Amino acid sequence: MTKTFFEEINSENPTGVAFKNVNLKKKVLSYFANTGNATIAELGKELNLSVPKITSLINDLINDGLVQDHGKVDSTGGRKPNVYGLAPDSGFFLGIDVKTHHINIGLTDFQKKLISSVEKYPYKLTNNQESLEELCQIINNFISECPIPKEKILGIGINLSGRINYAKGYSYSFFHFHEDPLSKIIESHVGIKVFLENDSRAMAYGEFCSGVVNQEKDVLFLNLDYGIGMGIMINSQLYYGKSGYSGEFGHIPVFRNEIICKCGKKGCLETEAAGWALVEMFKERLNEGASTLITRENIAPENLLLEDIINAAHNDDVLAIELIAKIGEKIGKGIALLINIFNPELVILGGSLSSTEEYILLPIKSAINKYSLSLVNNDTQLKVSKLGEQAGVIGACLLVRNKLLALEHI
Amino acid sequence: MTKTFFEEINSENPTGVAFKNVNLKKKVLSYFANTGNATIAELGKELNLSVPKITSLINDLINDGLVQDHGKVDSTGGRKPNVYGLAPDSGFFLGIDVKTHHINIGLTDFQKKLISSVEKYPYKLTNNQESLEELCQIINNFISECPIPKEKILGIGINLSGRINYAKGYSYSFFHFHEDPLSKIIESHVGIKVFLENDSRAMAYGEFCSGVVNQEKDVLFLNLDYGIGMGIMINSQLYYGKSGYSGEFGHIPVFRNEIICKCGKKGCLETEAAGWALVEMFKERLNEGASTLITRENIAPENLLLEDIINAAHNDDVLAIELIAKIGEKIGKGIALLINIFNPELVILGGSLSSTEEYILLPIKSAINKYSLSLVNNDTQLKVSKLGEQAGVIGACLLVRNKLLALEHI
DNA sequence: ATAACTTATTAAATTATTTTATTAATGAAT
DNA sequence: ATTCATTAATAAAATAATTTAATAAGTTAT
Repeated sequence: MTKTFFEEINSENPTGVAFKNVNLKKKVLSYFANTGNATIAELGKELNLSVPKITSLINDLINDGLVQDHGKVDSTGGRKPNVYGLAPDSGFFLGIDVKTHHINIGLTDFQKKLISSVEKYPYKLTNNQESLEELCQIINNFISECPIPKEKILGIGINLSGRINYAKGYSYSFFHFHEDPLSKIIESHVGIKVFLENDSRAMAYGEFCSGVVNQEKDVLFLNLDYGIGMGIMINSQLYYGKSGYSGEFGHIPVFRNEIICKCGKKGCLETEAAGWALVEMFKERLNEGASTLITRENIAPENLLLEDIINAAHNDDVLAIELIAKIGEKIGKGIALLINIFNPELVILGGSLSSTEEYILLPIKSAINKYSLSLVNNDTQLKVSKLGEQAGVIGACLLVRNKLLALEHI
Repeated sequence: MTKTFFEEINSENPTGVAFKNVNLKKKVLSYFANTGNATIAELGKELNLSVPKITSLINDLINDGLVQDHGKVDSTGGRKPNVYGLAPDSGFFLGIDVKTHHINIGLTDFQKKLISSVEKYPYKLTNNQESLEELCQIINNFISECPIPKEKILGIGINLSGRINYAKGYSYSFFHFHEDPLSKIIESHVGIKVFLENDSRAMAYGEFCSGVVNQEKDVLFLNLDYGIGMGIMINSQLYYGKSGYSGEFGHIPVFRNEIICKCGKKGCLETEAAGWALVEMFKERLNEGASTLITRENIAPENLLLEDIINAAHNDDVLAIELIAKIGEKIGKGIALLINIFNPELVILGGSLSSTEEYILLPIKSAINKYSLSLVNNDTQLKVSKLGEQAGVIGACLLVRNKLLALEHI
């Protein structure tokens, strides 16, 4: 009896040929996952395999239900080829993006199409057991209300800020009060396999796979929110570092100030250039009696949210725009530093603050010109995230797909 | 007639099987290059190929003169296996490491063994035509005096500081006064294929392949000299960035000072934390009448070299040690920043300043603890370069070998 | 010494893959 | 409408690789 793909990738002692076939199938799936659909000829060229070989791999994958024949497609003349691609409904993935004051949830099919999603579901991320249980509750509710039967959901990806050990499923910044890894704990509450990921990294991956990235291979994604996170893509792969703590851009020491950062250190970039700092600066100005749209809306300074400031800026509030430009300049100096180190092809501005577009983009651009070597920064494009609020959810789903298909390191 | 390996890697339209065989041979060579010698069984396990297949690949490579049978070796019992490895004298590589005040030259065989070398050959790197011609002259002299016939030298690797476009052979910081790439110009003077590389990157690669690196895959190498350069190894591959300008660590903007850096910007790390800065600080102290070993040696402040200060420190000169600790603290803060961004497994201190060992290592370590997240910096080892002055030469040779065998991206 | 065991090498058989040839499908030109 | 040019898919043949088996070579234990 022949094994299915899933049996094959989990089998202990594969014989030489079987092992190679599994790898070839992974490559085929990976090509579909990254590029969408493809003809047999295209796959043959890409993977350096003959047409009959590709045909047999594809047929196996069709029998396993992972791949579908999507029918004929136009050609440059001559007989039309069949195109094949991932079978959209062979499985679904749930992505949960946990933010400071809300949660985004989304469900994608096998072809990374967002089937159903909830944006900005109210949730206050607090580091205690109740908050964790509330999170599980929200997930369970979403699953029970979603149009897809639970057993078709193959995995759940959860994004949290801070230090995450992706491989082991531990979170060190939130919910670290059990001996078991957090992923296992949520798994036992929900009944579906759970993978944790750092929020910025998941957003970077989402943006990389279906956002603003075209051919660029060395890409930095900045998550500008209350904190400043970064996802690093090198040679089209997410970069983790030794334990998955890479990209702690918000905590690089660049200022000589006395502000104690959330991380416990002084002088972190976040202390003056992130959403926290923006809110603090804004509050100070409010207390000094500055006039702004915020006062008209009767928001008490102690309840001021980053979102309020962003909304004010969208409505041309002068103070909001001024202060955003101020942190933009500091973020830009930080990006200049990254450009000197990475010589990246593309830097993406994401996170809630990136929705202010030109207000934050222009000061960043001028700071980059001021502080980085021109020969180097000429190489680097600067773009604003295309997926916006959805980047995290989509990235989470795609990472689960990769993990389950074992496509990580192709 | 069957083709040799070199004919095969350069052939235009390889048929499927031939193409795969070339790739397999590259993998075999790459394994030998990285790991040294190997038995057929080891290679089979590593590359997932059968014994007869490996045997035939090895036999082809032996026929091409690239691989040698090195005879029997001990086993855990049973018949002793033959080990195979790169044929040491099938070709030689010349590495030239151009420093500010001297040149290091070395010749390695195919097995990365240094056959002959000259350290600290006097040469003043100046950005003019005469300096370039002098460089070519020195290379030609070395070749004519070296024990290996010129035609056996398959390629030359030259390390220069500053921006290098490795792929195209352009140097932008030095000798950029012709339209043709610098590599072509030197090639025409010497008559052997020339590859340029950024000095810090070549040193990093040397250290990575035959220095202090064991299993670590994400490694940062710092070249602490007059300037501060960095070579980045990610997943055991040199990281270049879009055009090969990555690693400009010396020019990240971190200070609020008015010192104009060599690069034209203000506030670069180099302006206060590199050899240039150390020399300036030392001169200042000398002019203030400080007593130090340097004054005893009758070195005029205007002729003071970084080397003099390093020598003084080796001889326990208090001022030298004090000032080295001062820049060490600043370098350490920079490294803390890198650790937050990269979460590397290993940071290597190289370059001339690293020879001061503890004098620079201790302030760096304490700054790292002070300025980086402890969860992250716990992952990172800090080591001093093992190859020292030879890192650049060995790295240059190894990179030429990779380039010629097309092993770059295996 | 010899048996038992481990490992390498070689050879033969089997299986897999690629090549080549053939047939099918399609659009454009005659 | 039929033929031609082009490309795709399939089938058959040829080649290549792996697996299995057999043999040879070296170790260790009895």
